[in-house]
Amino acid sequence: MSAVGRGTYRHGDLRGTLLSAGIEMARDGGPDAVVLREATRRAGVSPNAAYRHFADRRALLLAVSATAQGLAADSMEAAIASVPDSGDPKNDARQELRAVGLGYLAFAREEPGLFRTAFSVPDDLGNAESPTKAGEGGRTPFQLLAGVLDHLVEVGAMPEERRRGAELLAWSSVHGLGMLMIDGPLRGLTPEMIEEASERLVDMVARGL
Amino acid sequence: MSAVGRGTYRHGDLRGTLLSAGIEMARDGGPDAVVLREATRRAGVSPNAAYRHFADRRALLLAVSATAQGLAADSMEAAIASVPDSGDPKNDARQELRAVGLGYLAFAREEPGLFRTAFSVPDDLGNAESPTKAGEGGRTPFQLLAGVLDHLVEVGAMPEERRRGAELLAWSSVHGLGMLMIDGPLRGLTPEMIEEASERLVDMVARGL
DNA sequence: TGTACATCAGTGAACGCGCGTTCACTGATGTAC
DNA sequence: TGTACATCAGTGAACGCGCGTTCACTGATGTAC
Repeated sequence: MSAVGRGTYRHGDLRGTLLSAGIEMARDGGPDAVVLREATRRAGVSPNAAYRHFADRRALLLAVSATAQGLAADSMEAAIASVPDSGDPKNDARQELRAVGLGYLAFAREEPGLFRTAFSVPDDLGNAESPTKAGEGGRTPFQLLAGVLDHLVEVGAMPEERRRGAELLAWSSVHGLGMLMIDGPLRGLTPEMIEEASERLVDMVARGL
Repeated sequence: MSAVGRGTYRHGDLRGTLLSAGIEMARDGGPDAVVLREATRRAGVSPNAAYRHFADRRALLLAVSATAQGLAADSMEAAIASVPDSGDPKNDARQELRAVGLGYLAFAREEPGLFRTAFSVPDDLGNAESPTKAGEGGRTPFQLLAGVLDHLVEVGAMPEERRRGAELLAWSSVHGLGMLMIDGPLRGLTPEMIEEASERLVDMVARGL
């Protein structure tokens, strides 16, 4: 039984524990609430112990952000899975696109802190397919979106010449609604209004793409 | 010459000076960079002097946010003004809608710190028409958007039954792109890519609304 | 198998920092008589 | 007009707080002989 096999030396799995603590803090208060000292406190460990596992606070935050993106992927994947098979491939593909957007927005609504931590932490699009950001299904939010767009093209529900860069357009729309309703001037919307706006927004995207 | 007439007692106009300092800090670092003590330092005044003019840090931040929204309105208004008169009212109205979106995105690109301060600070939609958020033209970003949507309906370029709540849909889309490219995973996009994405996004919205 | 040794995860203490906010105050100004 | 007075914008000092990060260290563990 090697040291690696049983997790980390001594503590068991301090890295994982700090990450979990970070997720909980992000859940409650977004990225700014991810505090390195607090994470060590929750892990029952001295503050500097964190530096064995993360170069600095930013490294912890990026790890938390990646994990949060994985959770967003789970929400999106669940929404896709719930789309009933209508027998009409074009319709199915469109419903999947809607589902991806609605899953993203559901995550924003249900886990605003994690949502902001996932998608408001500066990162590069080049890392959008990093496995650290994948959900249980093994795919990242970006990959899920790209997948349904590919599917739309495959079944002929979207002209191929519009495919390139379509991720950005679809993503922007749902992301904007998410941010405005969490953090911005749409904060005061009732759940019904949010629900309606979400539905109409994904419809608009499906039409406009 | 009354005390009010010449601004504030003694300092001249400490409130205005603190507000300006806040704007500069927001410009450089977004809402988190709006630091009450630093504002007083820049004004050459003791830290607690700020409390004569703002109840607390949050009050200062909200004032800065409102001012930043006014600057966003200026950018949008400039974009609307630059739309050439084509003689075709429907086309003009559509171009105005595009312009509102592009002006918003230009502001995000040119003043990312102010953009985040304007639109990422929790507020209520009920205050979206407060005069403190108006630009030089006297209208807030929300009012400008609502105006071009009304215009679209007037000239028959948009069915009336789609008008209600259309602000939210249009706003979400451009806001999302703005946030993703400033603060999120689209940070690394080149100016050309941003330009293209912006154009395509406002087209998508115009089509999808 | 038993023992000396190397490893390295976590410790304890301290650093410098800057923040928001409160207290009792001062003294230049405008004003009432 | 001259003087006493009230106002209140800004002062000076201090509060408690918590942060990220660095230092030299310790001691339980796995391992080599």
